[in-house]
Amino acid sequence: MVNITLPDGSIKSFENIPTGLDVAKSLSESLAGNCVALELDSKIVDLNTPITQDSRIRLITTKDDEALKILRHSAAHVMAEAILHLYKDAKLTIGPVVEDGFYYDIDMPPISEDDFPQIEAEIKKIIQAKTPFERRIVSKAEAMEFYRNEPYKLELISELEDGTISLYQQGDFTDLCRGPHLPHTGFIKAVKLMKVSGAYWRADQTKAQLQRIYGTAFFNKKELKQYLHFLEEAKKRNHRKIGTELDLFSFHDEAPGMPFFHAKGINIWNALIDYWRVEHRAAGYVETKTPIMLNRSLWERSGHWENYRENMYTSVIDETEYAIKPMNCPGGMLLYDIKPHSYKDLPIRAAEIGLVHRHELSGVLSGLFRVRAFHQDDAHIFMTPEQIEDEILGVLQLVDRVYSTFGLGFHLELSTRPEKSIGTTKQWEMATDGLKSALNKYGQDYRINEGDGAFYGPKIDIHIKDALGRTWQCGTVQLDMALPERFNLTYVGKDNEKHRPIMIHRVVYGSIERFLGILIEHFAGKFPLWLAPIQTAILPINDDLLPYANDVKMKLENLSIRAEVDHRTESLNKKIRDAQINKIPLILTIGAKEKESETLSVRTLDGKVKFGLAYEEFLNRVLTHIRERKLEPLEF
RNA sequence: GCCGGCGUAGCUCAGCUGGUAGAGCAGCUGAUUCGUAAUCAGCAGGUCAGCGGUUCAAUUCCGCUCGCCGGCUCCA
Repeated sequence: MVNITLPDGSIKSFENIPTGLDVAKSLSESLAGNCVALELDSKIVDLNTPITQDSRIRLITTKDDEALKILRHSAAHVMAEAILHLYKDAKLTIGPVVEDGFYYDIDMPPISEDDFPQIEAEIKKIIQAKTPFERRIVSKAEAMEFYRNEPYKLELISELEDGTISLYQQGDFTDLCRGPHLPHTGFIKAVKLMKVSGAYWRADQTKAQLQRIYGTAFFNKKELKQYLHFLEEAKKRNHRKIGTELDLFSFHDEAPGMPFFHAKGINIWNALIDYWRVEHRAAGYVETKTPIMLNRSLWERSGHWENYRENMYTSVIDETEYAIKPMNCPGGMLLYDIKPHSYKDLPIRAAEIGLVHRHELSGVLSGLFRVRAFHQDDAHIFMTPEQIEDEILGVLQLVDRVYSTFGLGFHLELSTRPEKSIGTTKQWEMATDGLKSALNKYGQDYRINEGDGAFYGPKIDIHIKDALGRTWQCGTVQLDMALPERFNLTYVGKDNEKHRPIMIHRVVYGSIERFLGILIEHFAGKFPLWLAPIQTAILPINDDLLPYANDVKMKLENLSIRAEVDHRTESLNKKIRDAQINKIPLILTIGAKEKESETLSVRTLDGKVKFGLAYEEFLNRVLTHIRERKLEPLEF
């Protein structure tokens, strides 16, 4: 007799030892058809696992979050089987589930996406056969024998403990795997191979180059379709594409990875910086600026010469070695040290929009997201130990204000002491506790990444979530216990003794270039009025009205409203179309009526038109909307 | 840096198995002077990323270099 407790607390009894599937069937046949796995005493296992003693279980159906991972893991096995059918000499390595699907790293000759249809056809055959996944536990010796011709599997097995090794078989294919898996391959209703790339065995460049084949899978075709649609949408919003279309920035072979901003791009840039200054002034920051090139001795002192050298651009001037700064902090240390400080000076919040250069590997460059030259909206806060909590809290609140202005949600992650680190246990405790208590006071949930901190101190990373639900790490608050030490920074305390200040580095936008790229994708190029590169398009109905249109433009520009006259000899319809395509939030058409009555006709991006608007009203509303940095479109 | 893919006019893209390039949009010129998402006609625009090789002949085949894209790795 086995008693099974279900999540709702009800208990079901079975005469013989049941499997998860038996339990499901006893509840309802249709439920059984949708079950993929079983949570048995808080461990997820195969649905056909025998339940040998009284237990608490939860049936996992295709609707549960865990199910998708199981599905994709099984799909990885199916793909591997299909590939082995087609490429006899392929050697399998590992095939995990990733965020949007799965991949399998396989040692085989390079293939391209052109080979996908063939593999997908083979996958389809396997799925249609509805082959069951069967688990079997083997001894280490048996596993070694089974995989005697599979070097990668052997290496994996050698690292496993005897007694914990399981194999999963579907049809003629067997893979070393912890599981769990679907009951049978037929659950995979939609699978698609996405891309292929190279990857090294164990991510080690000295080891074999493998083919990493990415795929994704869903329980139904509709979800796959939705996912593909999401990818399409993301592609449409690609900031590189929109950046070219809207004439915001460009890249040139003469400076790979270093963006050139066009006039319209700089309009957005300046709006971002203006806003940043407003918020930082209000939060008690001062703004500073340090040089771009500093000599070697400084970088030796900061530790960058030793630890960061390969990413730094260097040059010899007057027989002295210089480096272009990859970070602003060492310069910031010098600024702190220009004079002795009292505890009464602290906290000092010194911000700097610093242009840094990092020689990133050529293969990682990617639009504005990953560049070699970028601006950090950096700040160094120097404080006493007692001030840690308040200062961190202050940064979090500032971050909150700034991100909400863009309609960006965010979540927080705390990274603690890594294995390789400097400082004493006591220092780390104090620092980490300071961050934790600030986080608790702030009140939003946060994740902890144990051991993920910098070697010089713990940190809080802020991950924003854009309109498509994608997350990006932008802001970060890092406590630094190394630099104040290396630069021997001090302040004089109440006790008239010298003390070491606590220092944090923090950024809100992170990289302004990258943040701008994220905003372009977040808004799909349709910026809120205050950010729009051109805020108003002025379209004269005919050429005779061009001088008047220019007068209107001057009037707006004098009030710092960014305006552009479409002076082309084109039809009004054409000008309107182009203004709409360029996502200009306010489109003013200028005809004889407007000129005579001194009114405006405003078309907004939703296609609505308001005629005969008084200048006063238009200007008041526009200026207010801009000043308040409203997110929603202005309507008339 | 490594693996794979790619590089044709300002942009988007044609150009079959080698016979020295074409379209749409944008630009310019002319006509049209227009009331809310593309007026018409014409013109101009390319050392086919660069260098080298094979060939009677290379945008096309091969090699190298540079750059871009997707990954690996790294990171803001």
